Amino acid sequence: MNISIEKKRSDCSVLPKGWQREEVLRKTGLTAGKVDVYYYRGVRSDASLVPPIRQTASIFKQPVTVYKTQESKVKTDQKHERTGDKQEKPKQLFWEKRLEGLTACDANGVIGTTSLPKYIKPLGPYTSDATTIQSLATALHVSSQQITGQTGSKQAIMENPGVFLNPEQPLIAAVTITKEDVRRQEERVKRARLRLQEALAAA
Amino acid sequence: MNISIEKKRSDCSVLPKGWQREEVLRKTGLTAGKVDVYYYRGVRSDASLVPPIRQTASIFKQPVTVYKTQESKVKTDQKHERTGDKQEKPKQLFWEKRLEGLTACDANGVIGTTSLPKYIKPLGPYTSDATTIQSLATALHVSSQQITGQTGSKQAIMENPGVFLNPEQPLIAAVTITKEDVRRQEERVKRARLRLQEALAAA
DNA sequence: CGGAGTGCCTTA
DNA sequence: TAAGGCACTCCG
Repeated sequence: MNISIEKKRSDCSVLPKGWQREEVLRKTGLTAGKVDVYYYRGVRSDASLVPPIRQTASIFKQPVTVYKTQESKVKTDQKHERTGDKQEKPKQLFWEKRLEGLTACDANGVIGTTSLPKYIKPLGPYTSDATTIQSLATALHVSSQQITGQTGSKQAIMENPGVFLNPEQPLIAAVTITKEDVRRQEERVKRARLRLQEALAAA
Repeated sequence: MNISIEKKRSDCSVLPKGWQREEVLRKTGLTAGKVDVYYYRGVRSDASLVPPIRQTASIFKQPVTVYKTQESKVKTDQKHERTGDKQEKPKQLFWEKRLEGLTACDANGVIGTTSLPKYIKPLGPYTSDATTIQSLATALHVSSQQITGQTGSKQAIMENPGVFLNPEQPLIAAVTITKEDVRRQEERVKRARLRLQEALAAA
């Protein structure tokens, strides 16, 4: 156990929720003994991918002026201090709203929309296929869980999505992949391989 | 050509030789227009390595109290102003004297001295092998020239080293590496390799 | 962590 | 009030 503290990282009641304060002691050089203070937004360790909401890199690792209290010390909020990994990150619902009305385009104009397969059913207070696709694509990229869609009661979700919508799952009704679905997909792959083989033979 | 002078750096007759005065005008902020004065010791650009004479880093860029003349202005010595890169740095002779009597040691005491190879002959008003080795080692580390030793007349150097000693070369007589020297060294390397090979084979 | 550059307290 | 002195910020 160290007596001298070289790094100290903690939540802090005077900061917006989810932000942490880190104090780092300079150990060498002409300025040894000085303390640099950094503020981090609490980012989960599995957040290597995040939903496509713009984030500005410069909010990390910035020097910040310290305004001290009269006791010359910023008090740490013990009530909120973390004891382990139990911190639960607030999940944002309906983030897809931020992207509504936006479309991908290139020099030739808007890039055509994609339509949903029949067995993907939108669910929730959203109507457009584009939003549903964004939701599903993000879940497939980001989630470390299996993607099942919303498995709760459809009526309950529609009446009170803030409570009953599962934020870990995309805005689609529960999807069941049957053995027949798997067989059809395998069939499709086999046909595609055959056509490729024929094309190579003809060349 | 600028009318307003933002930086001015010059030699100054009231300062010790080699020191320069710089005046920097504050350009922004509440104190814009204020002038900060810095004093620098003129350090050569090639002085990334210097002989092992202790130098204190804190002599650079320190605030210094300015004692002004009665005219409230420190006069600039125009005679000594530099016109280009022609400044010649004074070379220190006999700096090895400062290290005489010092020896390296560790917890077990003094670390054994090294003896000179036969073909390295000390030269100059110095006797100890330790001083000669310091001189040679420093030259090998610091110099960007080839190390030849003192190539001038031995008698002239001994009688008037302040004039005839070449400060760019270590305090050893001129060394000639013959083809025979090269052959012997190659022989030595070959034998060492053979012994290594045998040791590996025996293992 | 260093360094340029400003803020601001102290001194006369 | 101005200049000196030095703490401090902020950027690389």
